[in-house]
Amino acid sequence: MTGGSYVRLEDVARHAGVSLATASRVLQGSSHRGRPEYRAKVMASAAELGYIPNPHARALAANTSDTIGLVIHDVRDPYFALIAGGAIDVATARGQFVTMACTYRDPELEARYIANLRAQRVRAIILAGSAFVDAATSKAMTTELESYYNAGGSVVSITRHRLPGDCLVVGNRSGAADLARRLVDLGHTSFALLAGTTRLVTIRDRVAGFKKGLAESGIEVDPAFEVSGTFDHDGGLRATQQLLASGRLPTCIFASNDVMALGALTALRRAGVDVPGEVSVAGFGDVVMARDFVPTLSTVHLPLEEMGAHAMELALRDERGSSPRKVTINGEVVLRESTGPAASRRRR
Amino acid sequence: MTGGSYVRLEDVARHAGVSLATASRVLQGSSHRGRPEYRAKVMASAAELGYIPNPHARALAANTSDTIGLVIHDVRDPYFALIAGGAIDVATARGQFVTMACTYRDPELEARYIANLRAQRVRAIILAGSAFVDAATSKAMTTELESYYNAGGSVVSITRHRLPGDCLVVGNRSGAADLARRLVDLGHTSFALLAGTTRLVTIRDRVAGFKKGLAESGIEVDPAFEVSGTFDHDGGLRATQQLLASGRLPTCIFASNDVMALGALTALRRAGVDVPGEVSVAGFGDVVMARDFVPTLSTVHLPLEEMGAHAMELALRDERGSSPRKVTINGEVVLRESTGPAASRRRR
DNA sequence: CCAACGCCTGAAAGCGCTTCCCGAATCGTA
DNA sequence: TACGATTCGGGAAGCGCTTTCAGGCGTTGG
Repeated sequence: MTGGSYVRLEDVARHAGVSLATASRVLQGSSHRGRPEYRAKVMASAAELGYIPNPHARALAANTSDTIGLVIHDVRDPYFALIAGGAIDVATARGQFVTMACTYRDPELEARYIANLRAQRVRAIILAGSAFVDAATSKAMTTELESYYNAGGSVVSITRHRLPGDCLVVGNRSGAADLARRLVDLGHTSFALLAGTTRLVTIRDRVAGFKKGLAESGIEVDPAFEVSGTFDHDGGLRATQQLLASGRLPTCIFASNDVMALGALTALRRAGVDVPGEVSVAGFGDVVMARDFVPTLSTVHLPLEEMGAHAMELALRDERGSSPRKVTINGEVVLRESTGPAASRRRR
Repeated sequence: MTGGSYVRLEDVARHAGVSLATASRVLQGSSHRGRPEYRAKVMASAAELGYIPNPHARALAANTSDTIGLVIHDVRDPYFALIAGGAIDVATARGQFVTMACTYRDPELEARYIANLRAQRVRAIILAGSAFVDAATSKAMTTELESYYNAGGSVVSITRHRLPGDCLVVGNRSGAADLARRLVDLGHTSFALLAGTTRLVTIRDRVAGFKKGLAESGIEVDPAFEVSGTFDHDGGLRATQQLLASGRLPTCIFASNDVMALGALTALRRAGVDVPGEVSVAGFGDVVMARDFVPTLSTVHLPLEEMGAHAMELALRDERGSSPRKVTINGEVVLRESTGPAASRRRR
């Protein structure tokens, strides 16, 4: 980036026959209303010369920028890809830029990255991804974020309580409880739980909600049926194989996210267990593949893309909300092919 | 972003008892080697005060920035999510920022975005996503990119020929031809092609390569077996249903990408057609779900994440290559459960 | 022992934009 | 018509950093 000539504001001003200050005021649009003929002239000149302001100069002078920081767990994970997609689209439509990082839930990496975003004077920071149950882990990151927030920056977090700024929280507890009720209605009485890491608040909530839903009907989960594993396809697969190896199967398996549920489905299929004839399977999240798998997966639908878009809209509000708002997004149970009436025990 | 106090270079300099210029030179590291005691003092002061340079001031003065522009088709598409993931990780590791946009193959949006990236003086632009066969469509975008390139910026494109700068090109033709040969070896003689949009260079190449591979064994594709559809799961599903409705099935279906192949698998499963017993199915790309589906999908593996990482590395080379380099990435055929020996015609 | 030569350092001039401040112009009203 | 109240435009001072330009000092060679 050495050469290259750029049209500067000064060029526009001269071309329009006004001062630099006036040109600047006109182009920022905002509330300024100068002499209409000046406005017109400046706009015309800018268009004619193909003027694009130097964002760095602007940022330096005004101490703000037109970029938003997006910090997520991992783009490769469809859950976050959807959120990011929704957020990015809104930003692009509003002429804002998005700088994105994947932090893989590493609190230290998060902290460093946030510090950099602050130095960049980003307009807002959007943070997606559940925190660890152990709040102390993310102390450094929280501090960093607070100092950004206190300096006037907007913060919007998704699924992450206790952070400054606005927050979109997913009704994990209630969604899972709803799902449990629906499954109980189908006649299920014995359940397995594939929990993934219980260190994540999100997962803990889903599990707790599910248990609560069952408890309303007096159903408890056999501890032997609570299997944990990694939070991905493979985790679901292995956990289910473990279940299969134990020789005893529940009538229904709840995985704390869709990808794990898909893994469970695969394991069952390979073992020749009929779904939903013998065992029903349900997940949480409604990631794209849930609809495309065979059998299609019953799950709790989360409007991930809309959540990303909503987060970006909150982030871009002109004025930072006087009082931080907390929006709860409730999932909706969607029963598809992977669940069915409980097979009567005798018949097996 | 109003309040907030930041440590400036001046503070560091004063604290270290040197001039601003010296502090600047030390902190940029680079080749400068001043008096060692000064170096040490400055470094220590910077660390002690928690100095983070203002990237905008730096960008303004030096006319470069520490950010890379990443322009992709769509984050939600796992193919691009993987590329983006690989690229972002490399950038983060090197202390660079990534600003990302999804342009949905809209050439006009691409052009606008690239112009903005240029104005931002990004260090490099990485562009992923096949172009349309019709080159004229992306004229504006190409022009914009050229003017960026000529101004000294680095450009790395993935799967996109004829653009200035370096290019990672996927061996679509050869990969598809390899796949075809392997399928022929399995005894298949009648093939269906689910092509998706043939307006994309990538797809056109895959189809052409596949046909070439078949032709080597004197096999041609029955025109009735060339079905096109949208480039996604649903497209593969519908195309296959169309095939099923026609009453005649090939022994093998090749979909020009994995998601379509997964759609085909779903359609066949629903219709009760055994895979690979009656029909074999293969895709292209080896997106994560290909390995996790039931049956697991035979496909051409593309090292997408590595491609993203590689692209970023090219983009971050200190000096822009004197002559733009073109790296060809060859896919590797992976036969999994969705393909098998051709069922003998008689036996059906 | 002195001149010529390097290497460092610090002062200062921008990079392109925003915004404060003040004089000029405009408007309303008596 | 004239005067104060407003509004608007232009000059100029930065925003925080890089980099040029001299000048200072320590070396080396004659």
